[in-house]
Amino acid sequence: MSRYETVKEDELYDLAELFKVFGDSTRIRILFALLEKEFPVGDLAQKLNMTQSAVSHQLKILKHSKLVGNRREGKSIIYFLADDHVRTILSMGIDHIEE
Amino acid sequence: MSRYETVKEDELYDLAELFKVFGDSTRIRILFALLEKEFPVGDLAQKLNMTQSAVSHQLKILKHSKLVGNRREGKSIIYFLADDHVRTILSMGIDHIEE
DNA sequence: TTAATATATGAATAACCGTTCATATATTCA
DNA sequence: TGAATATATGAACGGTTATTCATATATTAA
Repeated sequence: MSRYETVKEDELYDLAELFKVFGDSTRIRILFALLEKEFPVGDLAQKLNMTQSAVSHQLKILKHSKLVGNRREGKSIIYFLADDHVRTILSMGIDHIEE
Repeated sequence: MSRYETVKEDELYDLAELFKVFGDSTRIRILFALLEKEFPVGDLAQKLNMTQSAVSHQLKILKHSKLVGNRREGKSIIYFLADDHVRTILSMGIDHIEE
């Protein structure tokens, strides 16, 4: 648990940027898919019924925010959740909307 | 802690909407101000160096998402954080950007 | 009731952002 | 090397949204 009393003004902008990444239904759906298991881009697109391009653009944003990682396997690139932080943040959000 | 395995597709949109509210630096700054103590609108505007109107518009959004509450005290309306959920979500976010 | 103070709100503008489309890059296999 | 497959990327379009400005509403004090 952070001591939010010591958070600096600068960090608040980073924090808003982070939440902004979670604040899109496409990215949330991608994250929830990856909660189940890792996926190559094409499978994600099919599972979410979206174009490969749209998914790829969003994965780039998620990667940049370090919410997902990836690795190449042959022709495919496999995406996965970066760490348990992501799971925790998602869970806190769900707690709020479900209460 | 939620069991995110059981989250339905519908809820994901609500979840994205929730995070979208956190994903704006003005609203984050308001929430952090309220983390310290409750404030009337005018004091918030002064503290954040923003117009009263801009703050009021954002407070409306925060209220609608049940992240803040308010009460009237004479001519002023005092805003405060709704509950500890908000604190937890903010903390999780800080943990992520600080690591 | 009238003036002053505090807050809310609607309309308009400007900036931001997600998707689409076309195309580029990278890997594998023949 | 060339074709096929998988993914990435840049530009453009359309929709969303935060701020500003003007004004409305609500409360208090005279």
